[in-house]
Amino acid sequence: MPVGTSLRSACPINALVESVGDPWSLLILRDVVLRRRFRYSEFQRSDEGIATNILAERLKRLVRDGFLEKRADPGDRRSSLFLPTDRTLDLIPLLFAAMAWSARHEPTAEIPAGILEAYRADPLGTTAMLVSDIRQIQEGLTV
Amino acid sequence: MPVGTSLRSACPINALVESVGDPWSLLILRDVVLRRRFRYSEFQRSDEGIATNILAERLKRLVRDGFLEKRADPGDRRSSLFLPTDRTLDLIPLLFAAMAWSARHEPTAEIPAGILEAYRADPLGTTAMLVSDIRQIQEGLTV
DNA sequence: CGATTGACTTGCATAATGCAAGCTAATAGC
DNA sequence: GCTATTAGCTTGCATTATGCAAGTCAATCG
Repeated sequence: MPVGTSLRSACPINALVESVGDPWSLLILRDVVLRRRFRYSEFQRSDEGIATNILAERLKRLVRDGFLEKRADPGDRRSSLFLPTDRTLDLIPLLFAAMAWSARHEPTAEIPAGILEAYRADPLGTTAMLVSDIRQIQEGLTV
Repeated sequence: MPVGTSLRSACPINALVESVGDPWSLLILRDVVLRRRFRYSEFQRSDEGIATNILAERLKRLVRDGFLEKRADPGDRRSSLFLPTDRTLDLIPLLFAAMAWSARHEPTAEIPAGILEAYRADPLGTTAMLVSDIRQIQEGLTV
C-alpha cells in the first residue's frame, strides 16, 4: 500500500490482501522469486496473459510499495530489471503455502517437480537457497 | 472457481489467486477459521466493512466453490451457519504465513497475542488444535 | 538503414466493487 | 398479539478496476 494510505483494518491478513491481493501482483512476484524473471517482457510472457497497461501500472505500484527495485539492465539499455526486496523474498513461505494448498485441492494445478518436497523437508534451508540463488543472479546482472 | 471454468494457467499459485484472490474471500475465511464467526451478520461486523451485496455474492461463491457449507442455524431460524470445509481448513498455514509476513513488514498490523509464536513453535500441532476447536464448536451448533 | 524488440501509453468497453435504500420472514419485548 | 428490531438478503446506480487493441518511441539487430 502507498505510504500515506490507511488500511481498512489493523488485521495482518488484511494488510497482505491489500498489498498483493489483486489478481496480478502475487503472480508477478512469483515470476521474480520462483522463476527468476526480472523484465517487463518476461512477465508478459507468463501463461496468465497480463495486459500491458495493467502490467505497467502494477510494476509501478510494486516499486512504490517497496516490493521491487527498478534498475537499468546493463545488457540492454531499452530494458530495466525489477529486482526483489526483502519484502518480496519474505513472501516465499506464503508462496509455498499456496503451492501446497493447490497441490491438495486443485487437481488441475501442475506442481513443479521436487521443490515442494524440498520445502516440506527443510523450509528454512530451501528458502535460504532460493534467496542466495536470486542474490547471485542479481550480482551477475548488475555488475 | 466454478467447476466448469478453466483457470488462466496451470500454476498452483495462480489457482489460489483465482480461488480466493479477490479483496474479500480470504477475509471471510479468516473470520471463519481464526475468529469462529459463521454468520452473515458476524462477517458484516468485521472492521473492513464489506458491503452487503458483496458479502451475499461472495458467500454464494464460497459455498459453490466448496469452501463453506451452509446449514440452518438451530438457534435462530432466520439465520444460517457458514461452516468451513477441509478446503478452507487447509488454508490455515497460508493464513499464518500472511500473519508472519505482516508482522515483519507492516508495522501498523496488530498481531493477535501468542498465536503466531505457537504456530512457529509447532505448526502441525497448532493447526490441529484450531481444527479440532472449530469441529467442536460445529458439533455444539448443529446438534 | 530498415525491421524488430522492449517498454510503455492511450482510448475505450466491460466487469467488479462500493453505497444507500428497500424488502421479507423470524424473533424479542411488552 | 402487536410493534419494533434483527438477520439476510436484493435492487439501482455511481465509481473503480480490469481487459483489449492500437499506437508511440528509443534502442538494437541484421
